[in-house]
Amino acid sequence: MAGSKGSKYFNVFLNYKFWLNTKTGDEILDKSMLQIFKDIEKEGSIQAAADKNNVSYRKVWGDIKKAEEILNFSIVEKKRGGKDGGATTLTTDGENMLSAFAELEKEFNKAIYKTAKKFFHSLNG
Amino acid sequence: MAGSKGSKYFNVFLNYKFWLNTKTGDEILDKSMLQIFKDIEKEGSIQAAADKNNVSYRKVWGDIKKAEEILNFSIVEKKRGGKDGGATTLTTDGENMLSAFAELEKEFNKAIYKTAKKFFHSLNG
DNA sequence: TACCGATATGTTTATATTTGCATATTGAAA
DNA sequence: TTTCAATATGCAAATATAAACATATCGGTA
Repeated sequence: MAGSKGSKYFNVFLNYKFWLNTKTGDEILDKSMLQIFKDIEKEGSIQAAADKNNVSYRKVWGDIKKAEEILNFSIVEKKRGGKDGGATTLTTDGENMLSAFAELEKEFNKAIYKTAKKFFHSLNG
Repeated sequence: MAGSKGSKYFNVFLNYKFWLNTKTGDEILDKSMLQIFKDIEKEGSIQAAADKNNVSYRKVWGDIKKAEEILNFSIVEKKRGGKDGGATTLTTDGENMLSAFAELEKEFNKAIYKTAKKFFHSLNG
């Protein structure tokens, strides 16, 4: 398996990514966006979540906007003004989708682990 | 499931990709590279395979070079000169890795199909 | 030995993504 | 009513990635 000694493949790892996208290929939700949304939930703001993940507020804001336009429902509820300048929380729809996606991620990890193990095993004898 | 009516998610599809990469994130082999290698095998040249896949020879050549450097073995054997200008074939090591990767792809597809089905089911009731 | 087409590779150009910047808006609290 | 920090958004600058271009090399075969 990757990382083990005595193999041609020891310096190689299997990686994967999955995401929701539209017919036209526009990406809506992937693992990193899931993390962003989780952080929005935890931090209460897009700004904080963006900082935490080292991406620009501009990008996150745009990504969310696009996703919501395509999905045709709100993932987050954003408020402006107030003492803290504003805040963002997840909607129920958003929460549902995200928890389903998180569940999917777990399933994927399991499936991937098994097949990857087999893959490296078949290569390395 | 994606594509069905009566769902908030009807216009969204689940997609995925997987690949071999190094610790530092350099990508070595993914589905599209697998296709390139298959075409190299079939066509007998990098040039032809690149054309067939609408990517530049320059890129494919560079990708192969990088992959081989990282993997530390040759995936292809390249010849220059001669009547046809040259030719490229897969090495045994290359063939082995590629068939293992192709097998992996099949396994993935199965696993993914099952989990994806469950995902959309859980979303759309 | 001249020719042809593929390999080999540096360099430049084009395209796509992100970031960064600027500026406006908002509204609770001091 | 001034303040503050987050949201909202257009636009320019910076990065990353790939394509295009330009040559050089190579070696069977005509």
